[in-house]
Amino acid sequence: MRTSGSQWAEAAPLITKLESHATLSNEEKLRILQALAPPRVVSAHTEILTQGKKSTALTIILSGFACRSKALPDGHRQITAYLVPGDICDFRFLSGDEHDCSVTTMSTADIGTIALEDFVVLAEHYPAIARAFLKAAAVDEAITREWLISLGQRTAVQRMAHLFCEFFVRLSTVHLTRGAGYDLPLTQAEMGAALGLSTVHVNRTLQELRRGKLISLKGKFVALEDITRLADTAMFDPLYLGNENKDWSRQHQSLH
Amino acid sequence: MRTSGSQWAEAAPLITKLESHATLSNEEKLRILQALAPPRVVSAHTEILTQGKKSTALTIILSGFACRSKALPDGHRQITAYLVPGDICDFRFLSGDEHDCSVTTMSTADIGTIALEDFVVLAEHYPAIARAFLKAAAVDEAITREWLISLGQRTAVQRMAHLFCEFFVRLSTVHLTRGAGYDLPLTQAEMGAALGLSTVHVNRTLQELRRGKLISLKGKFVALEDITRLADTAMFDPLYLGNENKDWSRQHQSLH
DNA sequence: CGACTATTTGATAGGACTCAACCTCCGTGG
DNA sequence: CCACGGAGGTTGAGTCCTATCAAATAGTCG
Repeated sequence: MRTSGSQWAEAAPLITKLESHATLSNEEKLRILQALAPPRVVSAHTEILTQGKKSTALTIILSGFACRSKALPDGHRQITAYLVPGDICDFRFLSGDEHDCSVTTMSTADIGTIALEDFVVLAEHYPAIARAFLKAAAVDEAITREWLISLGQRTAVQRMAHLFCEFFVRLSTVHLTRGAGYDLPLTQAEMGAALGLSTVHVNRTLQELRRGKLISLKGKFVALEDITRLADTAMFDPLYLGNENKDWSRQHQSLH
Repeated sequence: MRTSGSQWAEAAPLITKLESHATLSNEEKLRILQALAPPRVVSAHTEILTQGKKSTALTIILSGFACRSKALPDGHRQITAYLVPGDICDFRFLSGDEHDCSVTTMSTADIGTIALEDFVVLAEHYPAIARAFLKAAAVDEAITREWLISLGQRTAVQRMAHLFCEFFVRLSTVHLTRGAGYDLPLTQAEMGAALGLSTVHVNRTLQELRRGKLISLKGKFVALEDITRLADTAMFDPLYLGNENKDWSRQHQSLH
């Protein structure tokens, strides 16, 4: 049907991410790959999980970007999480509940799935795998809490700066950064829906960050021009991402 | 040391809450109670879990109110969750990570604990118990997401109204409502720290809700004067709390 | 090139914050 | 018994941040 080689390539972000949470043996990695159903490619703006429905499988973003969001009766919507390659769409499969949010792609994406029963077997036989997924869930929750802090306590500039720092750390664990920057296929409206800002104000906030020489934009590429100062204005502390490395901001400081 | 009778009484909210998530046999309930270490009483404003530390046990609020919060370098703090009787303080014990938030009591409280190893045994032997805790964790997460929506998309009045609706549903599952109201031992400053509002504005928002005859306050007792209209202005939908009952707002409508 | 989507700019209004003062309630202690 | 102090609640005035509305300017893709 398909070579295991090509599947390796597609599933790399998942494995990389899980390995950042727990050490996995070759056998464990292989088992995960075997449990993974053939990925499907979906285009941007596709709903891959629907609010109110249950999942019989665990859904994983293998490439591309997606978001969890919830629409309100007044027409507004709030994005409650961004999903990057390696991320699990919803941990609700564990409790068998309906999703309380929808998950939608924001770019072309490869979507992988692991059937629930396969996952249960996997988690029972390989504690390290279970641990890795549990940690992923814990980080997922911590991110949500940190967003809550952003919306509750940070100004527009701080929120935006914080988001850029967060993306930097998250994308760097799956090797999706280039130097001190990364490709971010989000529209300003999509950022606004996550940061609780109007599109207009997102635009002005971005300008302010550029004026302050904290970031620069070339198309979809975001370059963090001064990570230290960016993290400082955002009150960003990577600890909540499960990042052990205190020197995160120095990693790419020399590259420009 | 102590009679099992008195322990029953203290642990009632926990059992009641878990039973709202899954059906538990008498044996299962008994096992939970046996696993529960003798509760300790703490006074208000006591830190019962500390940011950056790990837990070796699962901590449960048996009576009183508490909150998860995180302080920022600039002095502000954000409350990321309110904990009411029956609530588990932190689900991070599952992954063995350090807490990313602190948990502090807001009133005198009874705190129960279950040692991690006891819990693991319990969850392995009694799937219903595991399921109940998993659902509790899922609801906990859903609440956080709903708060995110509040901070991102709702006005001060809507946030406040939403919070009052949420408390009503949460407290009613542990039988802590009286008619269409409940005791809420929070200061306005504490509400502000959760809703992302200044204390002054909390005060004015409360006045507006009272002027609109949506709620009334007698000391610490909050009376929901018009639940339907309150839920309407808040865009409140109890589904995310795992509440199956669509008629939640009618339950106490006749009582005044 | 045209249709669409995304970004940018300008002007105005309003929600929420800050600062500052005052009031009310309670528990303490002289 | 009353004076005192502190915590919490209330009010007022002024400011700032962010939303809204509207329109113009890029980009992009068939």
